[in-house]
Amino acid sequence: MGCYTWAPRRRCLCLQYIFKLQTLSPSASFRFIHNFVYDSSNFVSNQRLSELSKDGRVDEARKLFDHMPYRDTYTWNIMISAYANSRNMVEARKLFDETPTKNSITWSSLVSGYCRNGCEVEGLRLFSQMWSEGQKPSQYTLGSVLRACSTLGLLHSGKMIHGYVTKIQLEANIFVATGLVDMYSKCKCLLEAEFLFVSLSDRKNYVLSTAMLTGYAQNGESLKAMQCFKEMRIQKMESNHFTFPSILTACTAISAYSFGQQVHGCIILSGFGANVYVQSALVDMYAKCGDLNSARMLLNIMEIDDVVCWNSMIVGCVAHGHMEEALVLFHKMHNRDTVIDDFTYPSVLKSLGTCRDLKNGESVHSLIMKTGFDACKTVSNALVDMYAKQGNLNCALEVFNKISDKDVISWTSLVTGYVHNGFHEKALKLFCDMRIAGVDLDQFVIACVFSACAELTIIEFGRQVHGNFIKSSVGSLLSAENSLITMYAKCGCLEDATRVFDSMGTRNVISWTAIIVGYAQNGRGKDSLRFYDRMIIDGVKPDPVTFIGLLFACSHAGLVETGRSYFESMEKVYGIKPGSDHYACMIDLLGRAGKLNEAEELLNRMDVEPDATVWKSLLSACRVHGNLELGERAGKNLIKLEPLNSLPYVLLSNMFSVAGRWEDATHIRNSMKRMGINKEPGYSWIEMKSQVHSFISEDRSHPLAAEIYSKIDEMMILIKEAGYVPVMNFALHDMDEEAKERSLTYHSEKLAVAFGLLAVPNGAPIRIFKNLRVCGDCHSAMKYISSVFKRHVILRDLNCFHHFKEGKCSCGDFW
DNA sequence: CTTTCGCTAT
Repeated sequence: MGCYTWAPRRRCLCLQYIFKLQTLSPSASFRFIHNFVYDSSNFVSNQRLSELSKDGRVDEARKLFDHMPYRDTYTWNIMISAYANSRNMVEARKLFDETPTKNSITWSSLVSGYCRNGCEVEGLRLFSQMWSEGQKPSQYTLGSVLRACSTLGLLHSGKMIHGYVTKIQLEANIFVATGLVDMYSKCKCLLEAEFLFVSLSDRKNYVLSTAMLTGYAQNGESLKAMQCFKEMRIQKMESNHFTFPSILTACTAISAYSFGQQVHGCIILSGFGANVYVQSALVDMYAKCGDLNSARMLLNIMEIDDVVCWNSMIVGCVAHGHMEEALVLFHKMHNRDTVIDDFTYPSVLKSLGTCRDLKNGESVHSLIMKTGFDACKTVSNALVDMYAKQGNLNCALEVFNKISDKDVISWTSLVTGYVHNGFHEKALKLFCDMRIAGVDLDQFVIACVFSACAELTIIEFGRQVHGNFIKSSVGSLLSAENSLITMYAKCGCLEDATRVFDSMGTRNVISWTAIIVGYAQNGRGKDSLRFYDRMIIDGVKPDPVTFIGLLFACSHAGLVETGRSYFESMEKVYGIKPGSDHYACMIDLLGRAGKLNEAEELLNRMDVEPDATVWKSLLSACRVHGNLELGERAGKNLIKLEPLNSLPYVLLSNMFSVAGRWEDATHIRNSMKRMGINKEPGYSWIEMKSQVHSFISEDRSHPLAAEIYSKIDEMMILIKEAGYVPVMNFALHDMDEEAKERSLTYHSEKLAVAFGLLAVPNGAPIRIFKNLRVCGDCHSAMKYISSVFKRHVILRDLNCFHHFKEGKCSCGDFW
């Protein structure tokens, strides 16, 4: 008790009592003197109790507490908070219940204790009990319960507290206001948070600003977070170990590398560089931005092994394709007994899935089972994803079935797995099961379902999911909207694709590329290029895929020079090195325009090895222009690269037939047979009222076959009258002319269009899909059909869309 | 004696 720091206060108390005594009667004076002595001895003990509590010496504090002859409310409060601070809520509660006279601080101490120690629900329960016992909450209590609402995401309760805060005019209190801003941010009500923040204009401090900054960072508003950080620095506000991790998260989210580096500079100057939260955020920022060296360095100089840093490092390696290093890091963690947590496994599993490492996949799976992490849903979800990525859908399903409370991510992992492995129908069935199970949608599963619909071109189902998507309040829209554009475009519904595109709030390069490719595929090459101009004006930089779309558009619109200049601008203006697929597009472009020599020249100049697509383009061009010599070279190379692909055999034999070289044609077909290669049978289908009607050549299996065949006969008579002449080149077999014409007449496209004329209501477009490229004769017939029957026929083939209207095709006869 | 803000996973 050697320290008398309390002396001035005691003197103050004395004066207060003397002053009081002068005004009191003798008996009252006695009571006061008694109380004074009592109070001051208590005061000494309370002081000591508080010191012990502050030092975290709870047991000693309790000993003193037990020996104190008199205890006032202050005494009880100190002891209760001592327990709360040492996370011993059981003892804190016991003392609270025994406290004879509770004041507002007694309640606040226990409420805050619960809220800080992970017992938010208990904290809120006590808060309402406090309320019903007539004890009014203070700014302290309100701060604590707002934090609990944030943690639990209780928007409704948070709003009620906000109402009370307004009523008692505590809105301008910085602690309460910060709690409110945080609560609204965590409940994803960024506008409310922002409104409160702005209305506190001159009362902002760095904690409040940090809360707002964090709100921006966690709700995908990285730019606003960065603006907020700049504002803080302009106002000379300090930043702390809460501010830095949040601003770094914002930088990481949009890969704002140089801003992140500047923040790193601020951190070094601020002295917060040794904080683990700050360090892990830095490692994460560097790793995600691709500066793995800086991330590695930070990780190496850290004094303690922090699991978050290791996790971030692994994620960074996975994201930048260093799969082996990710695995090495994981092994290191395992060997040096660094904690491995439920964040580590998903990252490692992702890398094992991406590089299809089956062996290590299984060992990590066993490790997960051994350590009991299979009970953790995020880990199990990642296992489903890994097996699905490895193409092992049985294992994926097995893990999936064992998850007791499947969430949207569990379902999404499996659904995307089926989509990526080409099982689109199965994926859609699973999606339906998910809806039946009552699981809410998110943007990932929606995006995935849209691309499955795009692949299957089943627009009716896709439209229904679009309806679901609009009704559901899915947070981030971009990826879902992007795949929606592709879905509509791939189904030939360009108006719908455009409507989605126009309605989008924000667009990224993928959105623009989707609409560019969509217009290009639907034969609207020039409009496609107009979108590109708008995109550049909007300040969005094209990526390699954008150029595929542009070159495709030029190729199908016959815009050779435009295409050439895009191709040149790729590397010159945007620093994008043309890949094999870009060369393929260019060769296609030149080839279609009949510039086969130039196409060959370009091929010889390629600085990457030509892949199958390049040879395919050249071969197709050679077929169109009847260049057998070059065609043979292309075909041979293609066969070398894709020995099981029937395309070169079919095209070459077709070219020989056209040239009248029947023997060569037969030779090719025989070697195809010898190799056991079958031509994929061509079929066409129409989707109607959620039913798919599919047809193969000379097919009579459809229930309406009789009607369809007589419709075809009628059709052929009418279009011949209009000037149609069968294009015999496309009848491959060396049969007599009459048989050739017959086989042409009952091609699957013609069966489908006849069915469409019968079954699709007048005025609605007839949408036909074909698994191969449309045959030249059918293409010509469709043009006549569209004018004779005054119908809009949309035919999607393997390569692009053909919109037949009034005797013309949108592809301009290039395909 | 009681109050506000932070990193990693599909």
